[in-house]
Amino acid sequence: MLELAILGLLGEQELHGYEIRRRLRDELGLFSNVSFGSLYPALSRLERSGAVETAEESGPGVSSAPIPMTGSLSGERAALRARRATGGRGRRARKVYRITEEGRRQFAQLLDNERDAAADDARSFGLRLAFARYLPPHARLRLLERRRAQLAQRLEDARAAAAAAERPLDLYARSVVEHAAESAERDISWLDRLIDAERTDDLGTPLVNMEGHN
Amino acid sequence: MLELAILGLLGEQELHGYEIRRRLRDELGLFSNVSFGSLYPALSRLERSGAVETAEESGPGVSSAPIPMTGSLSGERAALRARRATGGRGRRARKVYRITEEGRRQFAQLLDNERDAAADDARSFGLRLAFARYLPPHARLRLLERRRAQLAQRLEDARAAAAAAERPLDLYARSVVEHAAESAERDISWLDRLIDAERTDDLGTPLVNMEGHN
DNA sequence: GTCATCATGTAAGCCGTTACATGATTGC
DNA sequence: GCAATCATGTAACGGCTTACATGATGAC
Repeated sequence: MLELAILGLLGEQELHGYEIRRRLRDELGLFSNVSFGSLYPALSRLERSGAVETAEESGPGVSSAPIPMTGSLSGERAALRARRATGGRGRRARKVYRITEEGRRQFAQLLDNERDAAADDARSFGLRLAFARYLPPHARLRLLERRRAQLAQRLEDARAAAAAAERPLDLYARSVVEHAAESAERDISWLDRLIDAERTDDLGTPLVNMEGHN
Repeated sequence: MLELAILGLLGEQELHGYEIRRRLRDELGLFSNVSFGSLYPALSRLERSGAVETAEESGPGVSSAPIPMTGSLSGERAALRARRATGGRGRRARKVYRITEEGRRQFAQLLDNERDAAADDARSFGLRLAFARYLPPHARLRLLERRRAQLAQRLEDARAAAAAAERPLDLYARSVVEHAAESAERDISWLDRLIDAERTDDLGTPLVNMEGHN
């Protein structure tokens, strides 16, 4: 899931780890606070699997200033050089990640993976919907409808359970349960609006904009 | 967290594992689908730590029919005996769990634990609120107000981030973000109602009903 | 006969967290 | 001189999931 989110962000532009975290938190609200302890290892895995490439802080337009590797540098020297790479002053050198074609393939696969997408999980759904523009229209619709069905099912089950309960819940538990039910109802009508929009859109613009590269 | 939920349910009545799962899922909607792979080990841990005691399927009124342990029984025989314990017919023998005084102590501690309760997590909050009747009024208020502050903060941050963004999100991402913001707003006003009720209640009935045993 | 439900458990693994380690720059 | 922010990483651990193992009963 984290890897899906990372690849999704990198699909639009290259970013360094720290910034990926910021966007996930501030802009998308997904993964409200991914820890570095999971983010950096995830980036390493993606690099190892060929989904992303790194460049050592490529300033805009100066992406290919080759820094000759003179063999074994001591840690101190490497750090110094890295510091220089940022432009001479400021922060520690960033490692900028760029998605590869292989990465886009992996992303598409993760995004539309039946297994994961079927998970009855708000976070997974939110993440997938946030990147739904990369999904072909039918998959998008499927995503929305599946989520709707899950919520409707849960609502129905909750009502059946409440009706069958031998004794009622106390004030607080009831408040939690009822609020959850109301939220689910609102989510369902939100989904209905999205599904509607999806369907009318489909008629107007068949199979357009399936590539989301900027 | 699971242990908190289990102890909360057992605080009202004794239950067996399968039933605990059912209630969590159907009645409270919390832990939408706890797996047995985490439920049963949790129950074992609680038993080891003295928070719960087990009784082998005590039918109503026939709780103390002692089954003499004749030493080493083969698996088959043990199973047969276990089957008998249910009343002669029907399902496999249940292991009924009952909370102990030590368990109530642990529960109170878990429920009001600063560290865990501060977690900015909807599930944790929902769980705690569902069992808020076991909390002293001031702790209850603190729980509600902390959650309110967290949501308000997140909303504010999201707005600031949206305003500062260099380029706007696409249709789908925007939909996710906006829906999340609306949900947060509704959650906040729900919390406001609860906080209000808490405050007016406090004036009317000071320090009543702090024990929730049925 | 075989599927769903009730009932309990173990083993392996995933996905994340916290805590630790390091280090520069900017602002108070 | 100290805290906050930017920036990257490792190590240990936690908590939950899936898959596996077992077995009875009742309904179709």
